[in-house]
Amino acid sequence: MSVTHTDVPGPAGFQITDDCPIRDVLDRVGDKWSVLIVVLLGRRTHRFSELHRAIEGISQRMLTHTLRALARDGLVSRTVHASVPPRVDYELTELGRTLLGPLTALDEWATAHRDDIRAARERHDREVPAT
Amino acid sequence: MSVTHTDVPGPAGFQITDDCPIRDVLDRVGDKWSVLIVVLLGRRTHRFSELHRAIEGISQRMLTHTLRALARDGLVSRTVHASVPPRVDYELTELGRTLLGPLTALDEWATAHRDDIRAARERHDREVPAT
DNA sequence: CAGAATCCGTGTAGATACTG
DNA sequence: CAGTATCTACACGGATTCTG
Repeated sequence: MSVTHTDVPGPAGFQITDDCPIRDVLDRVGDKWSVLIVVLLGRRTHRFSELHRAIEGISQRMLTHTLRALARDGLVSRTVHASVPPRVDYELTELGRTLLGPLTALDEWATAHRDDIRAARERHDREVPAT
Repeated sequence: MSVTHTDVPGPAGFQITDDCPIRDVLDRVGDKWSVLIVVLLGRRTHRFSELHRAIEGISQRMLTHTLRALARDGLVSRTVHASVPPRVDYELTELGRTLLGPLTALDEWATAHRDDIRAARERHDREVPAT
């Protein structure tokens, strides 16, 4: 387990600090839209309007914001074509592509266990109807 | 790629829907504290106060809330010992333990690439100082 | 000890309108 | 087409106080 921790005296023996790597990555792609964009761009390059159409429910504002954040972190590259009408292509960088593996693992877990979670939730809600 | 999508006519060829599995799991553990708790419980069973001490910065309220949510989804089990003073143990369920794999993969990616991201971010901010 | 209840600030994100 | 600007809301989460 490589989660950042510091050995300290006491019964627990260690403590998780604020800047642990896994929280880092979740702060980055744990938001509502980032992973969807990364997964889409993992298939092929998309232009702005294509992403907008492909991702159901995203607003123009959030698409712009999320793409900017991903570009800032070096996961996505943004290419402006000087044409009329304008055209901007987004694609995964080398770094962005390396993220596909871990995301796929998480995706497969989610697909495999979503029914288990649903079942657990229903069972729980049956036992504790309303606090 | 197993992300949920529906084939539709049009240039994109498909569309990501709201209830795709990977968004499901991120809605669950993508919050500020869930993964930290899962990782800690992956090491061993903890009681409430141990978690509170081990996770720097978490409030009692959020620890309770997050544990309840994890228990509801069947990832964590909650065992109340009828003693004075009261004692409650939390541990990963079978289902919860299966999540450790994907989380570790993400953690390793984060550890391996956090410097790349930092570098990309600094480069970007140097090129675009303040919009 | 392990919480429940309350109050409240803030960031995330949606809707809408406008622009190069 | 690919954005920006503004305005707003609601949920997330922190601080504090109280209890079985």
